[in-house]
Amino acid sequence: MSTLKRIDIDHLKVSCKQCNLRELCFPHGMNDDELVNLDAVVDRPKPLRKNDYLYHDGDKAVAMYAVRSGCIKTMTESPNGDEQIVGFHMPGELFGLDGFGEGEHTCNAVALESSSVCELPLDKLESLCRELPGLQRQMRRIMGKEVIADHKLLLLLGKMTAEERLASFLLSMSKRMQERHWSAHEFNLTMPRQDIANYLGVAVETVSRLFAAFQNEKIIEVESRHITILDMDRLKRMVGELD
Amino acid sequence: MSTLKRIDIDHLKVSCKQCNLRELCFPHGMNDDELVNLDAVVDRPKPLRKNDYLYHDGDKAVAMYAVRSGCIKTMTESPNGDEQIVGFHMPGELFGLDGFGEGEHTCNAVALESSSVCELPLDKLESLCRELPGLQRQMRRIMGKEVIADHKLLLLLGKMTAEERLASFLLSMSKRMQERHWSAHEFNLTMPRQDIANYLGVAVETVSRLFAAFQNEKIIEVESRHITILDMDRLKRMVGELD
DNA sequence: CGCCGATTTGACTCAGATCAAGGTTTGTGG
DNA sequence: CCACAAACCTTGATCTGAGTCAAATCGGCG
Repeated sequence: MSTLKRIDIDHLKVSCKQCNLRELCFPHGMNDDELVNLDAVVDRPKPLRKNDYLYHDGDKAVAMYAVRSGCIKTMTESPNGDEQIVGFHMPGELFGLDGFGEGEHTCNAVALESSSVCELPLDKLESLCRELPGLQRQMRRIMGKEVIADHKLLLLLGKMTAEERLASFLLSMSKRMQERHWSAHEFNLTMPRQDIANYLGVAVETVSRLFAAFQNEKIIEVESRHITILDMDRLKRMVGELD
Repeated sequence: MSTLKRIDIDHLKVSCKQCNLRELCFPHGMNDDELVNLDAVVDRPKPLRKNDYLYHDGDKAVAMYAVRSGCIKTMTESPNGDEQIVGFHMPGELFGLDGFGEGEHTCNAVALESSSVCELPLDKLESLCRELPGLQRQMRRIMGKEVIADHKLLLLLGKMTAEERLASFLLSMSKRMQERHWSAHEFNLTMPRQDIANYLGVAVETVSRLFAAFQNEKIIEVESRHITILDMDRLKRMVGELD
């Protein structure tokens, strides 16, 4: 089975030093020496299949994580059972910081497709941070960015119309594609409409209708999960980034 | 003017070691030696008056902050001008972590009333973390908690009805009052209705109507900003914390 | 006391939810 | 390779929670 083989190759490959995601990931801003040290403690567990959980709400936090390939969603659960997706994590992005609070995760992490991650074990993190100033600095940066991302989503959920939310989502996707040296104008969404809707705090039907409306307006082209952005400026104007 | 005098006394007082907020604040879990070291680098700038900004969106991040007295709100701004309040910070609570991301704050911090803060300068934080393992651990805890708090608010904004939002807000206030050894059942809100509404992602009128409705139902008693909780369990049931 | 901002209350409206139904894609076992 | 079930997605019709608009009323302060 060719899928399985590809995953196994993924699994075996590259140190941080050779990883082409290194500037987006833990290693950002570190020198070669620091990279070797970092590499020594990073685990590469076996890949996740679609819908596999990496951790559950309530699990002991043992590591923080970076996406190597695929896409991971994280979601919180409310006491009365509904869920809010708080992030879609693309290759090079870090997650699992919620576990730092009380030593237990307070959200779930699930693979949206076949995905692999790198683990930085928490028990080694403390001493490593003492030895590698670069890592300590990077840890602060990572956390700060997480907070900024959360604030951006709070603004979206608290103040934006459904239309603005979807525009904002598409722009965010596009930007992150570009950072990974893929096309900013054409990409595949890895998540179902339901997940987009949940993330944006609207109903699935609303997402579906808005995709149709954007397509009518020649802002984007939609073919199931394949998105082509035809009028980036129009999207930016929708969220106030341009006038 | 007696107000001014009280503020000045506030300003001069107590090292971390003597501060009765220490278990909620930076010092949590540190030993006496660590406390002395911590104390040496903590600044106590002059107090803020109501509506003073501690920092603005875009300011260089020079420190992280703890509330000593009063109440500080933090809010993000969208490109098109509207604001989302992302936190109300009570004595002993920490804020300003958004500045760690890119070295610049991405939100505003404003005093809701006369307030004083402690500052932990970022340039001293790095070396201090290397020397004090307790502080490094606490930093991670603080950040984790911030992420958890943000996720809780995301769930509120994404999935809850207006009624559930207000119930959740009142319970959160009550809990934090209790942590500070004040009454969990009777307290003053420091923020105007407008700020509560903004924070909860609803209109002011909705907040006003819900306060009236809760009062009618004998769940709380409202007298302008003075709140008495009469039926805590009812509030908990509303947010699914009890059944 | 008089003013201005904060809060409340009522009447009306609407963006987006819900309900319902049909179409399409994906995966699976025979 | 096909048949069939299960997800997933779209579209239309209707409903409603909360927003908006407008108008008192309250409350604190100079």
